[in-house]
Amino acid sequence: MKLSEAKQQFISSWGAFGTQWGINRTMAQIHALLLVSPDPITQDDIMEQLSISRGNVNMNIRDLISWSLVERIIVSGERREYFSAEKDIWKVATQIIKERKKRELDPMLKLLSQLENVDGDKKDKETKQFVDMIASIKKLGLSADKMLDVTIKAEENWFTGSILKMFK
Amino acid sequence: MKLSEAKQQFISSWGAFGTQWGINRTMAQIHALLLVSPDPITQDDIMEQLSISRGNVNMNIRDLISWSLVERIIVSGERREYFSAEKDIWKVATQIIKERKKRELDPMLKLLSQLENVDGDKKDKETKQFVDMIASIKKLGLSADKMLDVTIKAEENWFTGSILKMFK
DNA sequence: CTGAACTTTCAAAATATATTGAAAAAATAA
DNA sequence: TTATTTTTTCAATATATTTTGAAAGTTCAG
Repeated sequence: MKLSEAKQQFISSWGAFGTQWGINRTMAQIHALLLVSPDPITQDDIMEQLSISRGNVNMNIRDLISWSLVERIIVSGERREYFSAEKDIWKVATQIIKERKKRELDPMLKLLSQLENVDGDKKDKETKQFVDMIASIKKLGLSADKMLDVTIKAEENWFTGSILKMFK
Repeated sequence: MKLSEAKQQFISSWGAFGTQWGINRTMAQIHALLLVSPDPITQDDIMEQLSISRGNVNMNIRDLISWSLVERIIVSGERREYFSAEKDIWKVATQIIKERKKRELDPMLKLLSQLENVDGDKKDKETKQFVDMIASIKKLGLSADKMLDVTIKAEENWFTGSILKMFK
């Protein structure tokens, strides 16, 4: 397979993939393009390679930056901005986990804690089922939270790092 | 907080939550409703409680069944079908992990393996970056795959079960 | 069989999400 | 300063996804 063809397929599949995970297709494609670009590239490069508008590139790049997956590069003597993606894929995964945890898991746990305080008799079947279900979802959420923390810290910590190696 | 109010909020938040994860809002809401319903309920119950059409309920229930999260219950002497969700939340999580792994991670790994065979000189910077990136994403994917397998099997296996307890 | 009760399908409509592109804003050069 | 280049914004438009509801299909009691 030729490089250009493979690159194209990687970008397009990565976009389709992102969609399934609630990530904007274009954002995923821009990220894919930056991941396989050895050097920083400009908005115009992205517009051209993905055939999308300037505004679209701009908004999605901003989003990627807010996820700390992409950074702006200033080349001295150059007026235009360049962009570059974090290339260490483990760092990328860690960063995504961190962000999703913060943006989604944490608010969910907060909600569940509120819902635990429902009035009423636990003898009532409906009430009992609700209270028990909220409690077990919360428990699962807390476990996931801790497990993800361990994953994030795995590189920094010898012991958990060694444990995680068993999974490899 | 009153039960009805709490239930309503749980269902609506669960739906919003699902959306962020690429899950149809209504499907998530139906699942939430079934999770907090102690007894099996009918299509009409769901239509009424969530104010949605019959067709919508039918399609999303089918989907939930295909994920093995919900089952059809035949009540003898009753003509209508009842539905009930798996209530063991650990099993629910396991099932979702299994399915997403099968539907998403496996195809992605397959794609990456294909893309590894790109022609061209590894001395070329573009080619090298592409090949290296595909290889490291694949490696990450394989690790995630194994880690998820361990998570799925954790209940069945004393040793890994004990290890996972450390994360709780 | 027949017809009532219930389920499924799917084209059309509604809704939600993403994209464009041109105008405004910002940055820098001259 | 003013002109020029580049970035950002956002209303309008386009696209994708979800939902409806009525018709077709199925099941089963009588």
